Amino acid sequence: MKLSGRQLAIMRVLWDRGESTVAEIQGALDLERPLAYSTVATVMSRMEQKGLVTHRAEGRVFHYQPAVSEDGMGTSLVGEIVERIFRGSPADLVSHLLKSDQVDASELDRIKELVRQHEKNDVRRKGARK
Amino acid sequence: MKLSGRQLAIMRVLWDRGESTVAEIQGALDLERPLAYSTVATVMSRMEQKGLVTHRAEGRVFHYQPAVSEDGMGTSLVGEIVERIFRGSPADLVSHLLKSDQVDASELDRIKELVRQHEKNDVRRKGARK
DNA sequence: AGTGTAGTTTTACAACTGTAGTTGAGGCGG
DNA sequence: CCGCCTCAACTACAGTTGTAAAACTACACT
Repeated sequence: MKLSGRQLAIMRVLWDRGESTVAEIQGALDLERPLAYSTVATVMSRMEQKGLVTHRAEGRVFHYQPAVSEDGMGTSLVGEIVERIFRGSPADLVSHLLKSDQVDASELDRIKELVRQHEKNDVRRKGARK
Repeated sequence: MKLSGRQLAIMRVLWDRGESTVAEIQGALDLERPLAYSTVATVMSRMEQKGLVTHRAEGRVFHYQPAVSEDGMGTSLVGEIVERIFRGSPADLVSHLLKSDQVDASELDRIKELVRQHEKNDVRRKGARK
């Protein structure tokens, strides 16, 4: 499941706004130089062919909706990255993440909490089976 | 700095082996159906044009070397992903990471250590200035 | 010198992407 | 009824990628 930059930006819009018309998507994409209407329409068709989105016609207007979840996409993306860039080591990814200066105090707290939670569940899972 | 799947696989080889000839790269790419020599050569030229690698001729053999560091690539990739997929929230990335089942106990330990370390340095940095 | 041979360069082509003009159809305001 | 507007559909074209055959070239060896 591979998507290009533009496609990703559009999925972002759909994930954020939910079902949207071409015009709405065009408006929501916030670029210095906006895209032509027909450009967005073309991209939408192509994405539909690839199964990334579906549409529903209401009158003659198309309402597009995402066909893959943000969550699923995120997971598969992360797996991909870890595999291909970080040789399968999640910790290497985290290392880069922390170095990237995108992590403020509150994000760090959330991360610590996630790790704690994961640890707990992990132990439970292991203990539970067999 | 954008690279495709194939290109990434080749960078991976160069990062792992260091300077390599086309034949070596061809051999190191471990695929079900191996690529033709000329295919690899073509990709290498194109990558050189884009500044991803450089070469040094030894006799008539080209030895290619990476022109971007694995580290730099990793950092910029991670930043990109966080930005574009996870709306700028690193914790969301970590969340997906943990759910991905690629994190075993030892990786988790490393991650905890990284977080600890980061926290310490962060405090120090903040305390040090002004 | 002649012939492999290994390696680079050139050429080719199909798929996908980014971008947008043009066309055609349906509905609306007059 | 007629032209205008809004959309979707079609067409177009350049750039990138994946893939590889074919052409060229320098070396080594007999």
